[in-house]
Amino acid sequence: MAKLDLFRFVPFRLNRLAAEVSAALSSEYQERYGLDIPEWRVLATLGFRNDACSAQYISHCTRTHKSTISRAVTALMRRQLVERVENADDRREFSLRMTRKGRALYEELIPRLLRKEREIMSCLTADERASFALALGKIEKSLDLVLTSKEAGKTQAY
Amino acid sequence: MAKLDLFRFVPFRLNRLAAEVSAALSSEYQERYGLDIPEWRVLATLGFRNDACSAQYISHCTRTHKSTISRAVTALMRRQLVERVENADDRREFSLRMTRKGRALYEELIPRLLRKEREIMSCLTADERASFALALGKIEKSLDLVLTSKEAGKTQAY
DNA sequence: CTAAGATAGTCTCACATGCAACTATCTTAA
DNA sequence: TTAAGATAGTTGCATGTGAGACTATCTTAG
Repeated sequence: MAKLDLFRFVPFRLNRLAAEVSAALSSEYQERYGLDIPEWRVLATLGFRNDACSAQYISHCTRTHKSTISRAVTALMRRQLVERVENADDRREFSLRMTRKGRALYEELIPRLLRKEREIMSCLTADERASFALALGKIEKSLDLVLTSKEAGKTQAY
Repeated sequence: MAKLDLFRFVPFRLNRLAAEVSAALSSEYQERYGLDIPEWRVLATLGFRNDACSAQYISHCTRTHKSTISRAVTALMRRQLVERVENADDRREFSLRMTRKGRALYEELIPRLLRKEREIMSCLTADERASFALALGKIEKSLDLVLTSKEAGKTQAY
């Protein structure tokens, strides 16, 4: 008789854990700064690359649907956290960058989020954290969630 | 200047990974059997406990909102995969159990899902899988995602 | 016994998000 | 040069889901 213990079933555990961790973080970006996850992903991408980049690029490397990114960008522009300029080379796309105000919010938010992450991971030893990160990386890779160097090269051209 | 690499940020990675793993599994329960995630969770809970149990119990131990479970149960009853009887002791609640048809579907589905899980985790060595599971457990515990023995005891009374 | 509060389950509402159609633009091949 | 196809981004639509009100029932305190 086949049986499956939901609590030992990795897909279920990942789902639940991801939801819970998101909820724990949302107090930071949601309640405090009025950002939702897609908006936060846009800022995070723009902040990490100092360079401007296209919505397409953000959509691609965060694996978030382009319509979702589009709406997030609209909201961020309305709040003047992000601005965009038409790309002269290709007038279909826009170069996105944070405004001074957006950058200020970003600088304030990042340490809070990193602290939260540290809190959540503090139940693991340094070794355990390292193995955990390694395992995540391997699974991501096997699921093709990692940008290949070719893609990274291509996207750097944006 | 604060900076955060999204690709090293565990909350982001968990979100993305959970979404991807869910998508990989959905080909099994969704396309093949027309089940969505909440429906699958109901079946999984009923199947693991041989006993009947209440919707409340399923909601609680899968951490899924009761309205979501309610809808899932309605759908499963319509397909005659699950049946329920009013609980004589407490007429607010119902005892849920799988029908013969539901059990048959369950028996067919489980091995497929377990195989998928093995596939996904096959990129890790046995040791890595064990550490990964251990780490998940610790994080779950620190986030209070584990049923306490008291809760387990209480819920076993259902 | 009764009233107040707790609980199980359903239902309505609001909202987030994926899909797919659409516009505008770019690219490529004839 | 032009037509066909690809691509960037936006928008309307459908759907899934959480919040919270609501009904019915149970529990507990007075």
